[in-house]
Amino acid sequence: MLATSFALQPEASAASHEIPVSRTVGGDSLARRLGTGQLRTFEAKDYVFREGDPVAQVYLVEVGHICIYRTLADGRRQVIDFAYPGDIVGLGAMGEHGNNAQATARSRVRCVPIAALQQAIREDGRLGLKLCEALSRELTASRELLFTVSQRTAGERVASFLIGLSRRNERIGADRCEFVLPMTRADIADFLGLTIETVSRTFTKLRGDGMIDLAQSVLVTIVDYEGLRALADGRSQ
Amino acid sequence: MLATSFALQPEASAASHEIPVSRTVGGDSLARRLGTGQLRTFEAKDYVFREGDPVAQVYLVEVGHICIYRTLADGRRQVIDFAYPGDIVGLGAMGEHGNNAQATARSRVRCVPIAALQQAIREDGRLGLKLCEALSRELTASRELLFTVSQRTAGERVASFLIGLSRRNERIGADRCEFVLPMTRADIADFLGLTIETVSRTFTKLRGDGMIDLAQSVLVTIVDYEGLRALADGRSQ
DNA sequence: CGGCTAGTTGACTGCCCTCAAAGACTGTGG
DNA sequence: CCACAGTCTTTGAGGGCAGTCAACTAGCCG
Repeated sequence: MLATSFALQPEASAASHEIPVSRTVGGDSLARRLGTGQLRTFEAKDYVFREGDPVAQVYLVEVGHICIYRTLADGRRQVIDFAYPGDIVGLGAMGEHGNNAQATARSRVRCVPIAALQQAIREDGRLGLKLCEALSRELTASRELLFTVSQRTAGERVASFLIGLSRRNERIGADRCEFVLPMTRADIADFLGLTIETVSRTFTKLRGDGMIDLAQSVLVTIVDYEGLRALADGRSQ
Repeated sequence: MLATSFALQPEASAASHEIPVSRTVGGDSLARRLGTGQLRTFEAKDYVFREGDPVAQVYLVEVGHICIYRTLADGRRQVIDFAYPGDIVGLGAMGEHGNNAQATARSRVRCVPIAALQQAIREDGRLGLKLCEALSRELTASRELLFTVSQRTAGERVASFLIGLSRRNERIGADRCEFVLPMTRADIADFLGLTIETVSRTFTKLRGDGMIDLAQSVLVTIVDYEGLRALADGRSQ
């Protein structure tokens, strides 16, 4: 099952931010290396690491969801990524962490000492190449999000967020049209550069437009997948 | 002189987007490897590569400035980065380029076949590690820009852009308070997620507030460095 | 029930975008 | 040297999208 998530594929489309942090690290050697790490459990709202912490380990999510974010002095917050099972967290930092990683639900995580990883890379160049590719994918995702936040309207941002979640579900064999949001409106807002009110209003509007249904506030059903995708890609209207 | 730019340091502050694409690749081995590449010259507006081009080489900028950007179908554009001498362009892609790289002025660039680079990484794990670190820095820069675009006002964005340019100049030993902008207002606007009108108005306002001076539209003099930095960091008012 | 957190909805404001026009700078040709 | 075109930049007027502030609703748990 890890192998599925560890496939090496270039990213698909513009509109879906592939959501993880250092997702989808390719290669068996790396999988083996990470699979032997120490297992830890985090409750919801527990920090995996915080800004300023020294970088000591990388983390492979096995169960749950981790929210990666940065904060400014005045309280403004930017969610950089959501990490899902199969994703690796904590790669893109050196020295000390510049981000916070906080579980949004009870999560199980494998911890790999960074020193061991670096040593492994020095010994096996192929491993380093795999990591480079993983980082490249992460960079692509980050730029995709930049594009979304910078250029798109609220409706397009939320649509693109939902399509991204849908794609991820599809990939792991879950329902692509009905899923539970593992994060709060505040997390979504800070991810998309909006306010919680605007996110809420946008969900309401998407429901009114027949794009989605919301039986509960966390339970999303995509009714008009193509319409939502068109909106996400800016092909709407 | 390459060595200077190739130093390995964690990034300094939040507000300055360190501007390059795969900037500051650390390590002599990598410098040596790249220094042997074929030399090419690009005129202003020439493309180094375009979206969809197969990834064949990475490029070390020796002279000039390269603008990295993506475009959407409807013409919206996101400038991802500006590459300056010492920066490496084209690393964060696999298979085919997802970005355009276009010279904003006459530029001289060293070209290194990607296959050679990959082979070198497989043979020397340390080289892979250096590249990972370079990609990590690029990721940090990308997230910094995301933060800026997502959370900051127009004034803060432009201030943070100027502080970033100033820091870069300082690092290469140039004047940190007076410099020529090597890109157009349109490039700046698409970098910061604004319109050219807003960028222009913001420059005018910064001049009116005594933060900067503009003898010509491309010649920036930072008058109140601390004030500009406070604005960039959101510590203003 | 009361307290707490999360989410929704409404009224109003404001920042930035849009549209439009004029000014500044560059290069070309007469 | 000036005229002219083309590009880039500045400035103005007005409108819209999303933010702010505020009230209300819905769950959840003690």
